[in-house]
Amino acid sequence: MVNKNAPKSVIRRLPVYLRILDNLIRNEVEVISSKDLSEEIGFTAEQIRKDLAFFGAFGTRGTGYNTSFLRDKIIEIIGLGEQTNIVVVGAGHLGIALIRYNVTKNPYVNVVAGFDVDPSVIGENILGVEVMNIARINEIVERYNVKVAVLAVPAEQAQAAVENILESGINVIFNFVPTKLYVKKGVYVHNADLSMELQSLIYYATAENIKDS
Amino acid sequence: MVNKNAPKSVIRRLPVYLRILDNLIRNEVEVISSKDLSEEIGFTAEQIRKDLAFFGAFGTRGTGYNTSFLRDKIIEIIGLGEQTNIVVVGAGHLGIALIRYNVTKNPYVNVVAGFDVDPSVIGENILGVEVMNIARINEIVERYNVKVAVLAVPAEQAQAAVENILESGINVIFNFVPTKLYVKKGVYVHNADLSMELQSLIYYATAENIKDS
DNA sequence: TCATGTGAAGAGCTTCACAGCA
DNA sequence: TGCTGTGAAGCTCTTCACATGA
Repeated sequence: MVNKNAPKSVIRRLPVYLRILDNLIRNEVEVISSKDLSEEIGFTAEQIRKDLAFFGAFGTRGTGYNTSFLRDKIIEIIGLGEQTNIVVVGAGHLGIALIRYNVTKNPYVNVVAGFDVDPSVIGENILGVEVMNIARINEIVERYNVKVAVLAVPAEQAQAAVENILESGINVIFNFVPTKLYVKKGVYVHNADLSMELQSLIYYATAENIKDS
Repeated sequence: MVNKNAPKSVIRRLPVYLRILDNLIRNEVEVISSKDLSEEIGFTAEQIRKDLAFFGAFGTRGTGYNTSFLRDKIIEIIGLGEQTNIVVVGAGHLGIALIRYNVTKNPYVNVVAGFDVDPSVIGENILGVEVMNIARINEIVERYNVKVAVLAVPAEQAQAAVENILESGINVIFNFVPTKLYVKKGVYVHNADLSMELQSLIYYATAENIKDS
């Protein structure tokens, strides 16, 4: 088991390295230095080395990093080893877009089902992903060993959906609903509040001191 | 003109305060202490006070903060004073979901148009927002004084779309495309890479040290 | 020789503890 | 008295500078 006490900031950057490495491997680049990676990504070379060094010594001095080896290490660290199964709760416009997005753009996760309470969308099929009645979440979570749920229901239904999700055994939620979710201890909620992100972005639209994210 | 050199972390939290204040005002709460706000939000009371104090002394010692006054101050600081006009570039599933999301869930921004290059979606109307040919972006940006674009096109078209956006005079981009965008200096890009966020979240699905976001 | 890996310094943000004021 | 506003301490993350090793 890998070390799970890494700084959050490092964990956020690992998928960035993963994507670049996938590209490099596709282009048959076998070795890359932290300096060259730095130019591809925009982080400093020191930061890249420090991030990777946190988990072990994956490079070769004088040479750089073997792209395939490093990719495999990062996959192992994040825990993407066997493709990860997720569910999307809420099959409205945003939920459907998120299902499509992950099916087409995210090679490391597998959406096994969508859930909703609205009979008019239950039974729909989105790129091979079936929208089911939320009542079936326990069955699906158990069958596919699902650990993560994406939440995209209307705000009024969010807390009820959370109860269903937690009861199924899932304890990591990627929340797109602009509401505070109440969860028991040990549950990890990551909020992607798009309205609030956009609002804080607007601050920079009139700022003088603009710099890259 | 308000101070624009505030820490990024503070700017990210301002919209959180704004939402809670809107709720409180709706419930006719006129005054609230940092301690009570802390319980609503989850940040510490000290942090809330420090965040607000960065921009001025908005509270009353011994009493707390006047909700309406504080809301107005935050609106002014972020720059949401007159409703902010934005455009959404890319009217695929995600783009359409983002238009709907902002129209229905974001009281402080106004989506004035969607843009695309695909004739089959040009002319569509999404909750009152028309999808136009990207060629019209300059005209719309000028007419509505647009400062921010949300980008949700296919990856292959991202850089071309960025050129159109920048030429129109917009210099803040909220990017949902999983690609590095090349922009000139002075342009602010905020990346919302949902695949990567989900991947880093998966790390926590097998971690022992789970705590709130 | 060249690029990694790493202690040390630095920067940025948060928490603490309390002075200041209604 | 009670809650804000704030210097100081503490913590986390980043940058620097260089020793280490292929």
